[in-house]
Amino acid sequence: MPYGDAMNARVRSAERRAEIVRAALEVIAERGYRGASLAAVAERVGLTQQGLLHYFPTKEALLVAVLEERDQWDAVPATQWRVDLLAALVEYNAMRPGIIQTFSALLGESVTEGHPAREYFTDRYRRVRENMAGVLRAEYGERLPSGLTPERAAPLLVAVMDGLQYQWLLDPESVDMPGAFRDFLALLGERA
Amino acid sequence: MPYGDAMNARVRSAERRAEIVRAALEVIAERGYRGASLAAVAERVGLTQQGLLHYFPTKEALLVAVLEERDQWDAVPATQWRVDLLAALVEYNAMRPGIIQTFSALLGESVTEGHPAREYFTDRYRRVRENMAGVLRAEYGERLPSGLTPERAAPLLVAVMDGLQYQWLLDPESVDMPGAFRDFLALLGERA
DNA sequence: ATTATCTATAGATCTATAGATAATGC
DNA sequence: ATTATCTATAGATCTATAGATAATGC
Repeated sequence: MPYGDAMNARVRSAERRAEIVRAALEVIAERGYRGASLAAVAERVGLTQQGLLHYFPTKEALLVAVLEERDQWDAVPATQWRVDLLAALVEYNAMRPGIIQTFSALLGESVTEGHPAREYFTDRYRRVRENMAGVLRAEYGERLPSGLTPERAAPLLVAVMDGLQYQWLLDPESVDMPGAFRDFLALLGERA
Repeated sequence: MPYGDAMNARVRSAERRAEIVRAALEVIAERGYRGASLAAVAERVGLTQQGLLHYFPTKEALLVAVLEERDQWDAVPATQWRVDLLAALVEYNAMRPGIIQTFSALLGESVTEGHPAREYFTDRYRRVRENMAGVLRAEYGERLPSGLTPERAAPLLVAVMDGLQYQWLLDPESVDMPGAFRDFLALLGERA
């Protein structure tokens, strides 16, 4: 009994699903969603492609699970974010190129027509901009030192994070992602 | 004679190729490179898939032509760029969502392993960062008002342009791309 | 001769369905 | 009974090659 008595079928099934989602994250990082085959994901967890479909009935269902996984990492309540934690987050991200690559690839694909992650990203970015505006408001009030409102600074903050990720993924030697991000935060904090 | 006397075979062939590249740009915008089929591109120019392969012997050759096309737009010599022209460029981009979508989709895909555009984008971004550092140096000298060197501000400038494009493509109603970019330029120009 | 285009097709995938078999858990 | 997994396979693609035919240009 490889799993021990305490682990019932429900838990084991959930673990299997989690294992599949992890494999999907990897394969998507390597090939994107369109390029990721169910067979490649299945192989990574020692299943046939058809065996995988027992857990996720369609490829899109697997993508949905991947996106839900992403949402769980943001589980820190938006109100608890602070500007200095953002710098730490970017530093942390720089140690996890795989995950960053997965979602950078998905974001890129998502702008194409009818992509199954398009709505997810549209909603997510809207939410993230709002959260970032909240973070900036908590730090600076209604005006940043530069004179920008939190609502106008938020899309810039998000853009810098994403844009730096692409540059860094393509050329990690040339791009100091955390350093550049700290530069940007300093810029936001400086008075006009 | 639908082309007139003056147009010889060489020119006609070059026009056909240009037509195919334009169609490829469109299809890539809609489905990404991996999702773009030669048949879909061919159909758009009234050819069979095999007819298209007469002009571009492989799918990758067509992608190379697409990327070369991109390079031609940057034909403005780097030394002639100025910061205020960047704002105008972003404004212009906001009127051409198709092209922006093509290259945002390609950039996203390019971070995946062995993608045929990966090297292109790595090289391109390195070059663009250098050019942008030059533009900033021409404008501000060795230090921007904030105290940043041109080399450290350049990746931020590039990141903002790219990152705003994704947000804007996903949700053009919510994101004022040119306005946000001008905000960023103002930030760069402000003293610490 | 060369160029442009087509039909036919090989060979590789890919997702998803159908249905069998083995293992697990009330 | 239900869950996990497999084999078999349908049906759609997709890229690329082979080779024919028609049109164009020295």
